[in-house]
Amino acid sequence: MAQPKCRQIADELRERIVSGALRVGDRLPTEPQLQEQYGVSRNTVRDATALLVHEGLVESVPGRSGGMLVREKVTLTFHAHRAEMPGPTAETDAWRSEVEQQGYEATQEFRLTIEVLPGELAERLKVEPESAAVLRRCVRFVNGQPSSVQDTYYPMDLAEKVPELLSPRDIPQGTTRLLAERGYKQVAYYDEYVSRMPTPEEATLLRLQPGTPVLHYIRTGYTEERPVRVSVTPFAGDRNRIVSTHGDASIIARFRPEEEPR
Amino acid sequence: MAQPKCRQIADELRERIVSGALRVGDRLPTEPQLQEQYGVSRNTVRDATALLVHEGLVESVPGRSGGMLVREKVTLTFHAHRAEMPGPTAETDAWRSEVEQQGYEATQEFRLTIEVLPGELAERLKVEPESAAVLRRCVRFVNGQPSSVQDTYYPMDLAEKVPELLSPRDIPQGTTRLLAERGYKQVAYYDEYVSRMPTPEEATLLRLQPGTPVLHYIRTGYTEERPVRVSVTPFAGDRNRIVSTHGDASIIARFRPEEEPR
DNA sequence: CAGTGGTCTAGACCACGCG
DNA sequence: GCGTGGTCTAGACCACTGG
Repeated sequence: MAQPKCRQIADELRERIVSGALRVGDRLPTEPQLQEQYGVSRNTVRDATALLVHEGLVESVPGRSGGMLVREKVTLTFHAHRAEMPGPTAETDAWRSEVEQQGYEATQEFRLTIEVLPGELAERLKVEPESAAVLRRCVRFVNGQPSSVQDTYYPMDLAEKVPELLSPRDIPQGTTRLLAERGYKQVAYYDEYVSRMPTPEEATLLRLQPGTPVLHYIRTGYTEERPVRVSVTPFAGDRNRIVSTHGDASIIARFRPEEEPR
Repeated sequence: MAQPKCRQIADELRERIVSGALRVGDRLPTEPQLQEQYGVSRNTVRDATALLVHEGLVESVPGRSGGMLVREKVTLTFHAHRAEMPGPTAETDAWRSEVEQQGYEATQEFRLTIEVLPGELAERLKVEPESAAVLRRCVRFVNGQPSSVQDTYYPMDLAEKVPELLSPRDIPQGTTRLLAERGYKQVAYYDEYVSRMPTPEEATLLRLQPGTPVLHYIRTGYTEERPVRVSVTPFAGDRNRIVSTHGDASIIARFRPEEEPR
């Protein structure tokens, strides 16, 4: 068998989706229908649809009127260069206003904990491995659906100098601005982007369908003197896009006016 | 059953991997061993390992001395802000020198075609949908393994003014520099990052294991006057990381000296 | 209720690749 | 050869959810 049956079936269904014969929200044929149509066993049909699910093209909805649905591709755009850069809006509000500007509803859940800093992150902050850090976690929802989790770690010594960092509530003006007011103005950012499959925790937190990767975004912020914080943000890959610009922003604005805030 | 058997098995195996009991390159127990150990059927064992494969933790190697292996996590770092920015090195050489600096071997395959521009990209270049464009494709290999595919599209009218763009060979000084010499100096970039599962073509081209997402990177380059090119680069998610910086680069260099080129 | 997909079993044959 | 995983079959029971 040059091509396994499950792949042939998947290929035909995929073709129907990308060609537009099946549109977003449409139901694929049910498993019994596909068994009949291709003359294969149920498991083979399931192997085929599993391929499409893991490609992120299709999602399964349980129940009587459920089935395998062609998946929606929403994309919320997150502007890396805009967030937290000097400007009129505070950082958390920056995210909120981005979302609302794009016509969605934004909500957040905040939590503060003290954590032992994983080695990977200690290295970015240039502190001892295993040292303590303040973790400010913000789970961000778009239209009630979890969209990303921003975990920001501050070295413990910084939290002693800026005790508001230990406030277990969202800081209205944004922590970046607060730090700037306290003499810790961030003037450089180191951004990393990775695409990977979610850990089970991430899958739960972001309510990810099987076959959905995360876009992992790590930002390290520096003052003139030192790194002061590292933010680790897994974005649900199927619902987010990160945008960043370099060079003369006014040119971008000319050709992408929709990108301008406000 | 609160927790399906296949997940319990996957959880235990995952735990052994993340805890370090199983290291990169180690073999998981074979299917018969797991059947025996957990008292389940072979399909259940396979459902369990399939979960790990789709999480990107494990890969299967066929043959007598194959099996399910804990997967290696290489990460090549690609510096978005460095590539193509004014500097001494040309753009393709920039990639090559990045790879070699990180201790790997770099090879590339180049191909030129004329394509009908997909609507998505036509929009970025501000040309009519369905218009023709020059596609310069570069498949990039690290240690002989495909790592990313850079597809760069130039509007046809630009190719008429800069006919070297139609050269079916790699352009030694780099197309960005060539364009600059011809009066099309790019002064602004619009970068987009998306994480998603590969299309079958991408999976083939990048030889992706099941469960490997791609990090999709799209850069639109602008002169003072207009967008002149759009590069679409799917990176194999398991082998790449993209880095970008904002603000005062000298501060980054102080804390991450390894990041400095040369 | 009836029909959807989710999980599981117990078999079978095959392609691969090391020894 | 022979053990690895890859594919497939034909059954079974279950959880979920709209009508």
